[in-house]
Amino acid sequence: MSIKKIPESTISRLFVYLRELSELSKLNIRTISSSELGERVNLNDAQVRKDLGYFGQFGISGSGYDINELKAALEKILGKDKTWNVAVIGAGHLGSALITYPGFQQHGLNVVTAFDADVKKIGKRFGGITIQPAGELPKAVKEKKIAIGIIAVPAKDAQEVANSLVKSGVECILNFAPTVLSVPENVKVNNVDLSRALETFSYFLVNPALSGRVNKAVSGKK
Amino acid sequence: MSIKKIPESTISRLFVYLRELSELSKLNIRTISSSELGERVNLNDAQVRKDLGYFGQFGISGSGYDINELKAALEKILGKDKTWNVAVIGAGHLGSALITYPGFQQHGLNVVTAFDADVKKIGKRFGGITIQPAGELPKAVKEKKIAIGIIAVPAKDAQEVANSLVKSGVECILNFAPTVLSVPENVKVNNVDLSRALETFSYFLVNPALSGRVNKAVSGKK
DNA sequence: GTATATTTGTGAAAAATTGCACAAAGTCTG
DNA sequence: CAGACTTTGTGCAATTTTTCACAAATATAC
Repeated sequence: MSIKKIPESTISRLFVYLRELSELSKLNIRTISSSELGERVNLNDAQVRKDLGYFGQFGISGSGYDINELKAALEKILGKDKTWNVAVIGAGHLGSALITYPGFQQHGLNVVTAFDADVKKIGKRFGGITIQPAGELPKAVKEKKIAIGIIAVPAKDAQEVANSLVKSGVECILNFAPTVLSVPENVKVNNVDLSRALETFSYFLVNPALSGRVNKAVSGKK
Repeated sequence: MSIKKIPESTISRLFVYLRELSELSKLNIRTISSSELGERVNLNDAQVRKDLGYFGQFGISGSGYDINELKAALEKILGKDKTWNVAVIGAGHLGSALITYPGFQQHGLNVVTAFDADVKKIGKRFGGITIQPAGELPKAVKEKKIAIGIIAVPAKDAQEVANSLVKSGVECILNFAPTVLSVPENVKVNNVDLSRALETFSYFLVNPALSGRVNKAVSGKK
């Protein structure tokens, strides 16, 4: 294990491998080679090996990787064996949908608290979570050990919320507001623009001639 | 305009630029330089110019880019000068959030109708849209020229909804249900798993020391 | 109108990422 | 147990993407 930089795309692919390994594990398959795994997720075999190589040596020459072993290793690397507390800020339509979104639980993410600046929203309940006044955020982050903040407020308020989260010590922000947040270097922001998912519909369908000029997506991701 | 390949990341950034230009336009600012624009979206100025350079020459030496002109050019390139009619199926928390999600409008996507199978939901209104009975879907698709269907129903009902959309002639489906849809080849499906966006966080949270080894994310991407 | 400032567009350099290819390690067959 | 396969891990090459840096173009100040 060298001290080389790890591409973020490698991390994305690790999640893809993990998902595939989980499937394989259910089917009671014991081992898999990098080329078989690569084929299943549309990637080069060398890519698979190189990605894993950033984190150690998991394979056996001549026979490949033990599926359950590799799965466990990836879960550890990716933090899938842990759970995290999440706060949702903004209890409008989107925010309240996120509070009760069942998918988070499956990924070890527990929404433990939610906030809104609007007095009319405070006290409302969504699936066991009661909306708190926005001013309570810093205290709650510390008391409830919030690791991730989800911003679901209008774009114009997003930066202010981000500042508050950062000041309270949150280092991971998922931003649903369609705006660019500026945060310190140590804070990681993921932007989700729900309309982004529809963008490919408009760009690629409207410009079929140009789409041939666009480099294909590489990993399972975006 | 050369014949060079266009990185997919460039396309993503174009959407980011466009969003920023729309903001600037609202503020009645007339021109912007690549470095100013870059600063606003956390990118190198050369990156901005090179991205635009794939599609033509839009700037004026010494003064920069005319915001409205560049905005119009990007809208054309990205197919944003066209609009699409959208139907939302499922009027639960997520569905009702999507019906009123302001981001869609900005991307030329008009939610013109919404459906639910639950009799109790029918007739409810969300931002000007009245929930229709699911049975009305085929008729509405034709009458309202629906191009895109958004599935926001529980996973177990998603396939049935997809079948109905396809049968009605919809060729683009955005699926928020955490399940894999099977559809004919000519139908384009985009899956959105909201928890996917949170996945990379678990890695950073569990490996704070390693995070310095990971290359920074580039754009609003991924 | 000349000199000084900006700012674009773009080759070329640098950096990052992916793919090749092969030695080394392990497996399998008879 | 020898020889033929298989498959890993990784240095290195190829490709892709980003950044630098500078000539050319335009703007501004006086």
